[in-house]
Amino acid sequence: MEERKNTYDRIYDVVKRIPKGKVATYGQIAMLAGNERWSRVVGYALHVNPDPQHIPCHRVVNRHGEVSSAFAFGGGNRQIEFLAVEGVKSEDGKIDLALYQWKPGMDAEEGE
DNA sequence: CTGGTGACCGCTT
DNA sequence: AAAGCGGCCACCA
Repeated sequence: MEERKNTYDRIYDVVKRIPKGKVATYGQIAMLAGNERWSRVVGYALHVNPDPQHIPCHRVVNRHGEVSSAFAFGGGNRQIEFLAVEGVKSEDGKIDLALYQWKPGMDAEEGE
C-alpha cells in the first residue's frame, strides 16, 4: 500500500537523505518531495522541525547558497559553522553550490 | 470557508 | 549585480 505520508513527512524524509558534507536548496528538496513549488512549505516544515536531531536542517540553504536569516538558531550564523565541520566550507557566508550542492543519485549510482 | 503568514523561487526593473 | 514584486503551496485563527 502506498505511504499516505503528509506533505511535511515527505519533506523531512528528503532532508534526512542529505548526505554529510553536502547541502541542498529548498527548491531542490521541494522537487524531490514531489512539487517544485513547495519551496515555501519546505521552509515552513523545517520551521516546525519536530526532530531536529534527525533532520539536518542546517544542510538546507536557499538557492543563493546562503543560510536564511531567520535560521540563526542560537544566535548568529552558527549554521555555517556546522557546515564547516561537515566539510562544507563557506565563503563570505556563502556556500559554493557548484561543489557542495547534493545531487540525488550520487549515493546510489556512480558519478563520472 | 476566508484571510493572513512564511527558514522560497523566478522574473522584471 | 542587487532590489522589488508576484506567485505558488500548506498551515493557523
